[in-house]
Amino acid sequence: MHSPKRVLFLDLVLTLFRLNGLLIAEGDAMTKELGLTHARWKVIGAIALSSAGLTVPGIARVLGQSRQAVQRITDVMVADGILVYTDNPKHKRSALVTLSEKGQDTYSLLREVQDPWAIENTEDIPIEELETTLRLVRRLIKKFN
Amino acid sequence: MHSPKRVLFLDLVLTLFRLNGLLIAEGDAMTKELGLTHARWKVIGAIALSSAGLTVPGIARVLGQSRQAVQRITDVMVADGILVYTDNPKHKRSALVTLSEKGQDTYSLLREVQDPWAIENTEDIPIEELETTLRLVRRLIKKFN
DNA sequence: TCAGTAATGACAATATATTGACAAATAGAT
DNA sequence: ATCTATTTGTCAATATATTGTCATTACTGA
Repeated sequence: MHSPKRVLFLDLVLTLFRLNGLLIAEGDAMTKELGLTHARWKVIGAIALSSAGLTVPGIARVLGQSRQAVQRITDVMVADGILVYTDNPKHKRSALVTLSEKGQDTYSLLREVQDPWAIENTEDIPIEELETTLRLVRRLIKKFN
Repeated sequence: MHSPKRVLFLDLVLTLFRLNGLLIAEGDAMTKELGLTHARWKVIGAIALSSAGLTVPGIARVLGQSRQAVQRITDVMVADGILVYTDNPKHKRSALVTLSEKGQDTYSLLREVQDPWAIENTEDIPIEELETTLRLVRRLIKKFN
């Protein structure tokens, strides 16, 4: 029978929408004093977690958003001196987006609130479950790419 | 050591943002011919999956969004004849949002594409993993409520 | 190499969502 | 029953995101 799995999956999808909204609210509350919004800390987080450099469309792919939306916010953040467009050896026009010094300071402040938050919220969750979930989410992402 | 769990969690959060975006894109592609947008099919889905009746703020909670955003879209959908505001015995002003006949037809059409999609995307995923993930997501939601 | 395809920056229009505020309704505590 | 805190509908302002389009750049395969 397919039925239980189907319902389970649709339920999961709806639940993920909810968690998505709550995570954004959490992040906004957490970064309020830093002058960040979710549009901003998402970009900072994506850059910080990427080992290689990221372009605007690259950030958009990581965040599951349109590149235009990311372009808009990175332009503002560059104007604010948090991000810098740097030369991309692999592409003539598509610059790499990196943190300025000010941006790195902001990221440090972000981590001061984010790290305790992450630790606190995973205290009672077995690492195996986190791994299973991350693996499943990645698997779904691969399907939808 | 907290470190691996912390990184795992932050990675998961970012990955969830991405999946969220991809799921919305999937749903939009899937419902294009039905004249739906993600703002709309999310509301329909929330109502359909709820056993008890839902008010506008109730839908907003299920979807992890602001009640104003949901109010806006339900107003439009009522004007379009897809939803109906019905009396709420438990609240004088806050009406229950239900599917009209036309709305139920739309939901039937939605399920015709959504069900195969759900089945197809879970066929290679063990039910235990889906359950673990759903449980973890729910657990996180509870923390952030 | 070269032709076709995909990715990118830029701009515009539109859709969607958040935030803030206020009065009315409700829920909870005492 | 009354008081207080919360929830809700409504309106407005603003922020964020999508969609469509076009020229330019990059990639891929024959």
